[in-house]
Amino acid sequence: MSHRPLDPRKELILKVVTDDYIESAEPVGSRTIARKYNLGLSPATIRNEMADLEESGYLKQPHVSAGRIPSQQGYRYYVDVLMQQQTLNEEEQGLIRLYFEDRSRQLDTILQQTVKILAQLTRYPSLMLGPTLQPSIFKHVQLVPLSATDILVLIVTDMGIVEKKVIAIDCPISQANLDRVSYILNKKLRGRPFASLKSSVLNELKEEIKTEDSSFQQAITLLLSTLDTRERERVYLDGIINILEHPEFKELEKFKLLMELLEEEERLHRLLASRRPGLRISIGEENPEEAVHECSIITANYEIGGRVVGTIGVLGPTRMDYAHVVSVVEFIAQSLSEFLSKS
Amino acid sequence: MSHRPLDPRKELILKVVTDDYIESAEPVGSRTIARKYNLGLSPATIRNEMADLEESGYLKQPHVSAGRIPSQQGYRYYVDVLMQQQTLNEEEQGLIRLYFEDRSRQLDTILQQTVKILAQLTRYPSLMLGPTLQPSIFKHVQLVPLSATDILVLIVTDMGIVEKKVIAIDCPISQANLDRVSYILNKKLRGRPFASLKSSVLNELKEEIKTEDSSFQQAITLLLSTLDTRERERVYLDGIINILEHPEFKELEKFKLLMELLEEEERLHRLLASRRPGLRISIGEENPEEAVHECSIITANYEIGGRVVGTIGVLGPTRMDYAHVVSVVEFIAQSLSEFLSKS
DNA sequence: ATTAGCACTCGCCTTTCGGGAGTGCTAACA
DNA sequence: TGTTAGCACTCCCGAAAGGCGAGTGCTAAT
Repeated sequence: MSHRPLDPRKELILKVVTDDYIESAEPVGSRTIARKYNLGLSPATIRNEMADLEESGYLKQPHVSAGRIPSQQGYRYYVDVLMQQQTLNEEEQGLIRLYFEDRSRQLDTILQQTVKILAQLTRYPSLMLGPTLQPSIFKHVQLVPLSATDILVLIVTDMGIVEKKVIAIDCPISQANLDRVSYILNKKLRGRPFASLKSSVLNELKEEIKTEDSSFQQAITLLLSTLDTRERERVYLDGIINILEHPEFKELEKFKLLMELLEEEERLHRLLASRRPGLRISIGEENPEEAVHECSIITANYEIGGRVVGTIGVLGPTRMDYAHVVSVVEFIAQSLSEFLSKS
Repeated sequence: MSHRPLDPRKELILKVVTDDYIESAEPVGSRTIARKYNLGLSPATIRNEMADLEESGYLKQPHVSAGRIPSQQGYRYYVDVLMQQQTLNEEEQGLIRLYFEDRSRQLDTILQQTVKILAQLTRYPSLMLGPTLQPSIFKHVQLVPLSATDILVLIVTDMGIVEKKVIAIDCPISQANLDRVSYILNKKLRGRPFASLKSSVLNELKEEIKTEDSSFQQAITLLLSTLDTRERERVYLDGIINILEHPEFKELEKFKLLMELLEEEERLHRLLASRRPGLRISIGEENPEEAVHECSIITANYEIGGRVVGTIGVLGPTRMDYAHVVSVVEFIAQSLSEFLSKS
């Protein structure tokens, strides 16, 4: 990600072209630049520089007699070097603060609404990967018999996340035994981080119950086997319509391709889960997923008590308002982390 | 919904026009009809009949020199009188049966996948209103302390639906007291249908705890107050992209209007919740929601053990393949009901 | 009552064409 | 040597024009 630096004037022009194109969605020509951003340069000079920038791969032309637009490499340089850090204005900050001030305490709802507010502020589709169990602390397990053959297993984490799972058993287990299983599991597991469950603790447990009767053993073994097979985290999504505001998606086909992705939670999950931690900007074909080869994705992580638990971000055309989106995503990730950590 | 009957030949023509338009999405003219469906009538005769049908409001013309298309009233007559009952072909039935054969036992997943399969078979966006609590049976309540001030309340129904709610309390309640509250509530409520909870039982409970100490009373009162304030049922949705296959949504504006609706769970909930029970077909402006004034909606209910608990259906342009969709929706609602009831 | 014939309408597709924005090149200039 | 004015050229885009075709309503004949 290191760039050989461009000479300052070229940088300036690349920046101006990118800024203007991001705002106007129209290829930008030398004349426009000279007039609009009086840089003390004539259109001809600018043309020369642009020709150079095109040759070295930072700009491109949709067709020969049009202005220039940034190439993927151009955006990359812009994002890494040229883009001006931006801070949210009062209004935006206020909105977010207000939102996190007090809210329904349902984790689910909070997450859904957070994505919604992100979409609102950025005007791009926004997504979030729900919190992983891994860094959470085991709080409670409860077994509820639903019928003769089905038992509902509830697992509660310190964050109030509830995992549920129905398991089928061959022969009925008495209520008393169920209670004892619950009791033992709780005693053993409460307060432990989930990450530590797989290995040692579970083996210990298995040892301990060697002396118990077989129906009891069956119950607990079954349970243990479900503890670590967890469904994938939920993906939250909002603001899809925003994408339609942008001319790059006027052709239905382009939009359809994206929509197909957005409707498949599994693909979204894969996309988000593959992101490296920290604030990430991936542009166009840098993305692994083909459907977003003409899009950029900006994500950040959110944490609970200092432990990274999830990812939140925004999806838009490569011609995206990077500076603004970065500031919003960062601020929201930050706010969400604080909110989740203080409870 | 009663119609003054049309004379048989007019009916025939209305039916043919509607069938053809549903299939082709093009206004259908007299020539086409005469040629394609040899009814033993000349184009001229058909023209006369169509003119009559237009005058009485069953057909309309997009513009003067185009063929005819059904009006809303025309569709209504078609649906109520002319449409031929259809049964699913083997392949479709097989697919559905296979799907309900065995599946992850997670209720959530089942419902989500059911909508998905409905969308796949109909090629329209499909939606479902998640099961109501009302007709379910109370199975278990569990209180889990998350922190000094927050308690997680879990309520489990006989269907394995888990309602969760975090409630904040002013002063800590001892674990022992929490357990006692759980115990009392479970003893009192287990086996009761939710519908009966609001009134008498809760009052009884309040009476019973008059003698307890105040922290205990506080806990239980708080709890009772949350029991009947339930969040709205979840809305499941799949297959939005399907809508783009249809020419009536080529103009982005039309699509956007719909998309806005589909992204707002609350509006969807309202839309689905307002449906009267049974198999319902509502056409165009018969729908209360403005965004679907050029759409039709077909819904049916699904049940658990004979109790209606939810709604499942399909949304499409008024030019919708009613006969096919009706058969699919009915069959899936039926299958889902059986599936949910047998466990 | 039905139908053949005919004149007429009108959306839609294709083609044409001019304007405008932008370019690269060349030559002059500081 | 870098900058700039001038100019010829390219090519997209939108408007206008025109022809085709599908369909209609009406009239007159069967």
